[in-house]
Amino acid sequence: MTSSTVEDYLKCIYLIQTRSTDPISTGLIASQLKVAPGTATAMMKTLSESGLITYEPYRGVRLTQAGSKLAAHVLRRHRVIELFLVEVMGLNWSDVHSEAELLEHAVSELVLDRMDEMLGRPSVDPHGDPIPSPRGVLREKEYPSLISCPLGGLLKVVRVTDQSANFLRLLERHGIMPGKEVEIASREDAADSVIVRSSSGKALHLGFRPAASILVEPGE
Amino acid sequence: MTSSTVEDYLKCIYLIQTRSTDPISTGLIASQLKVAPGTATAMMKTLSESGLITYEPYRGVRLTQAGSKLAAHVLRRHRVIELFLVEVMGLNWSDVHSEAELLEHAVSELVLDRMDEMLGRPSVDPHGDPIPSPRGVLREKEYPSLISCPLGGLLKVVRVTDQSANFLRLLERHGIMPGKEVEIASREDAADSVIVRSSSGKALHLGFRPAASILVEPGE
DNA sequence: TACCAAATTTTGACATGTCAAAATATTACA
DNA sequence: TGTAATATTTTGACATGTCAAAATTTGGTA
Ligand SMILES: [Mn+2]
Ligand SMILES: [Mn+2]
Ligand SMILES: [Mn+2]
Ligand SMILES: [Mn+2]
Repeated sequence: MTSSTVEDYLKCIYLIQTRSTDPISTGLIASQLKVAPGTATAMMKTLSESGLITYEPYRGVRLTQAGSKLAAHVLRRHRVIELFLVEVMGLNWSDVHSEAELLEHAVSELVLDRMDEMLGRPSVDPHGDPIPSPRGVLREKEYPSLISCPLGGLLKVVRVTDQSANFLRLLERHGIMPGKEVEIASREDAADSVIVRSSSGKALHLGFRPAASILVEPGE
Repeated sequence: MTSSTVEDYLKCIYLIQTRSTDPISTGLIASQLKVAPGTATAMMKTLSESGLITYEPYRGVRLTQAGSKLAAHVLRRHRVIELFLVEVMGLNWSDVHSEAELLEHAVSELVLDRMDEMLGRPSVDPHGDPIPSPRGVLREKEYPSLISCPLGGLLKVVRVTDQSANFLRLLERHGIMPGKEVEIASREDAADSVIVRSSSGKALHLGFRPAASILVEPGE
């Protein structure tokens, strides 16, 4: 029914909509999906005619109920698959995103439910990203990041929002992953620098951009 | 690189080629893949230009080395995935064919190898179909079927070539699956009838067509 | 308020797969 | 050996996604 292309557009819009409620520009969608601006515009017309988004030319788009539900299901598949690849198949958390990007369009509801069951109905994926419920509800918790959390004391890593494979591998080498504990050794605005100490003992030097993508739970 | 459409065409040709060596008509390919005759002809030109088949108009096609290798890999993926779905995910053998038909185009070499490893490098899929090696070699064993095997004595089911879901479910209800033992209670050419007794005790009445799709190993 | 730079949409083109129906080739048989 | 039934190919059309480049709109600035 809905092509994998349409699914990717919907998922993209959904993810952007997660972070703010104003209408989303076609240009942003185009850059996220790495297509030409005109390509995104053309697709917005298609989605609009299918009742999956509302589209006001030059103003932007919003998902409808129907579009939102569909997108949430695609995202659910994506994240369950990622976790399955890590937990059951033993893949590295840095590799699963690109695998899931394809598999999310090929896995049936039956297979997805079996994965979900084998994983014990999990609520977050290997990166700490929340998994939409089978009914399509996404519960985004608010967490501080390494640049917004209070200094001093142990922090539990709960989520890493920068999914680039190289970055994830770097973090893994330093033992920085959801569930692990870290401590901020120093943080200096002017120097755009955060130094994190992980339980591995090693200190990791990060700029503010990457540091902001590591979300933590302040010490219990 | 190669689209899932091309992969399905190659796999189709490959499967037909395992049963006879003469050139394969575009009409047969079209009917197998449920596309219009002209559609298959158009694709034959594409495949031919890509060097994946040799094509003589009105005569038929043959896979080249390159095409054969590609097709064997698609078939390998298909069969490993089927077995994974049955053994690891707990799906029924009647459901996995259609699932694998999609997944075979979405699973990476990395994930496939993990599946293969978890399954202990298997040589046959849930239907007893042989799995091509990682290098693309397919070893088809010759087995007699319920209409060609000798009468009397126990027979071990080794393969079921009719993959229709309803038929497979019927067989399962009667305990007829690869690895199980059966016995031919009666076989009558003129009546187009084979009566099989399985270890479940129940007798199953089959016509010659379905009976021919059940391959067996004569009692040791 | 008029203009300009940036963003967006439109246009024209192309690639891939598909079909229905017309044209053509093959083959069986009369 | 000629013809007719059958299979195959060709033709013209369409659906989906994509791009480059031209045209248009928007919103800020002079
Ligand atoms: Mn995707
Ligand atoms: Mn993730
Ligand atoms: Mn397929
Ligand atoms: Mn099979």
